[in-house]
Amino acid sequence: MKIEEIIKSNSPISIEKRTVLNIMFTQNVVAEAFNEILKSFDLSVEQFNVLRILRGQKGKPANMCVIQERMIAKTSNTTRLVDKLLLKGLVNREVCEQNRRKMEITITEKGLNLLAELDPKIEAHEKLFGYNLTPEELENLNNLLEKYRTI
Amino acid sequence: MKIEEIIKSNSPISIEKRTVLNIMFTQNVVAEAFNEILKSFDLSVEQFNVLRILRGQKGKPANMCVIQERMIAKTSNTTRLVDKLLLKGLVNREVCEQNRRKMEITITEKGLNLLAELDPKIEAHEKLFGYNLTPEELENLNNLLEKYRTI
DNA sequence: TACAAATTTTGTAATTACAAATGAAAATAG
DNA sequence: CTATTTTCATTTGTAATTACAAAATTTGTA
Repeated sequence: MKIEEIIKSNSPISIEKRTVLNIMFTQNVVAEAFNEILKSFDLSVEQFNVLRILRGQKGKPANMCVIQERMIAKTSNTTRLVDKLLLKGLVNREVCEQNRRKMEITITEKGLNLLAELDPKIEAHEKLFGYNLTPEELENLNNLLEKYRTI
Repeated sequence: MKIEEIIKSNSPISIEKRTVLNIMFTQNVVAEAFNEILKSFDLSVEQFNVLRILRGQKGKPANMCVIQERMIAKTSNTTRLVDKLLLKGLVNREVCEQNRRKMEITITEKGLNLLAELDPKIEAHEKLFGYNLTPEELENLNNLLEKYRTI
């Protein structure tokens, strides 16, 4: 469905405006499907992203700055996100001995197990959307997006 | 900058996962720039979108359902969004005489003036991002996004 | 009338935004 | 070399927003 139909616009829209709307709308569709999966695991998208970042550290602890800079949405309140994950026993948090300003966050066994359980569902979700596109088209889409946001 | 560098991933990412991340991240970049513009006008993106929807009605009032279905992010609380716009005098709200369950929302002169003032700034923002892409590439990006989200 | 559907509002808990505050380390001045 | 200032890293306060479900109101219908 074209973006014009979705927002039910009857006047013509410039290609630039159309692109912004398309990006916003598409992200929304993907994020909502994402949310749907995570909801049954009582995780928000941001909490899930933090867990993934921590798993990517492969045992090496991450401090708050590192987590923040790797998040997709930089605006989230990392402290309180980690608080929530702590309460659920999905991460550990301790003061860094070398620099006591920093926190060392690691993912727990429970956190890793949760991610392992989620992995196939997330992967299916990711593949579902690309389904109508050939690998070349997907590659093309990625390149265009990258180029698009580079100002 | 490639999405792998942004999230500082050292392990390979599937093209499907890469696409999801790219869409999420790009939307975030665009939305933040958007927000930056609207902030000085004391408007949130959603409030702005509601105003645009109302302007698109060309005088014809819109009820809450209509507004909701045309919004990019369907999840917002339309009642309270409109409340805020009412407080600022940017919209009018009255009960529909034909069906008293419905509300008739219209944009005020003040709302139209605000949009008129914003228009060139928003347009510049939209054009800024597409700048590195030819019109054909933009067209292509739109088509790919549309195809991508169609499941 | 009584019941179901449509439309909007409200309650309230969780999350986000943004600025200010805290605490620790590093740099600088006397 | 100690006191002071600046910078870094994180947390906290609080107001605004969002999420989600329940409630309220009006309409249509058996």
